[in-house]
Amino acid sequence: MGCRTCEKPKVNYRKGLWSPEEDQKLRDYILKHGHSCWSAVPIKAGLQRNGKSCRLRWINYLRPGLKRGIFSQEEEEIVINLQARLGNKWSQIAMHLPGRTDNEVKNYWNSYLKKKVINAQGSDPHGSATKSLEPTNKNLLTQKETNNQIPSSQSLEPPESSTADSGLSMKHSMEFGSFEGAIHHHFPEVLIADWLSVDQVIEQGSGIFGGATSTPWNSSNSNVDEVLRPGSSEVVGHSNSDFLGGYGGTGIDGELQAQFEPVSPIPGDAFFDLFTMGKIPGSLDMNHEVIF
DNA sequence: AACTCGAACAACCGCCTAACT
DNA sequence: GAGTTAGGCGGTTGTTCGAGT
Repeated sequence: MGCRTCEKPKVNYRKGLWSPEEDQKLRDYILKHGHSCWSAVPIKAGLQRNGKSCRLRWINYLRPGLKRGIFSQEEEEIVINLQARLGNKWSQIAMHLPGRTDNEVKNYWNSYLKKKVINAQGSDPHGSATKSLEPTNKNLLTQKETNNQIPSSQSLEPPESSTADSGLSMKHSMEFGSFEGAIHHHFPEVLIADWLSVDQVIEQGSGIFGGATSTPWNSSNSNVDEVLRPGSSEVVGHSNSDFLGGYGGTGIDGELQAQFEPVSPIPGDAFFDLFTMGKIPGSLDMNHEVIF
């Protein structure tokens, strides 16, 4: 990983909240050049941030395809199930929530779901706990009750197995309980960028976006509604971190390029069959958020 | 209207691992 | 093989905002 090409002067890195101008600089730079070396990104992008901060900002907030806003009931169920099974492996949990980042999942758990689960556990496990939950979370409680019957020592995988597998594989995750049902029937809608790292997109270069300067989200007059989407299950062959997390840094083979197309047709292909997602979200707002 | 408090969110910090020299 | 560095991840802290008093 050592990047000797990134000679950089010591600077007083800026901290704190990112300004819109900083966001724009980072977004523009990465969309144009990618991020082969994060430590070089702030320098070349004209930012007084460290590479780590830029990486976090990109992954958590600027990366195209992120879904912001409240978690759906189905997403909650997935988080609760996977947290019970994997523990605080937020990156792995986030892999199963397209459009969600590990940071977002973690925050949501710490600020909301954890209390909800604890509250539910403290209540009558056979139903009275619903009094403390919103009516919309009825299924969640049912799911939790199932989990509570499994001792944590048994429900948690050994760390080796969970990580050596590049995270819980989708096949593996399908194996437990009603989580399958949650995915099968209610898996959140997803944008293409959730399944493909920006490097992959950018390195495909003009083939996908018709040039680095005319990406759907950085062009002021671009049609932001025209999101891209995968066209086949081939994408699944890539590592989880690449196709889900958007963290990946390596290129993709040529065939992937052909797998993406403007969203207009929604074929019922293998990719969607695998995850049983319904449809592509209707639109993106200017901050690349999914509008439901 | 001012204040307090808690929830939610954003970002940083520290550690670990892997890649590179 | 050792040292260095970047990337990745989870824990924690800081900030913002809205509800309640």
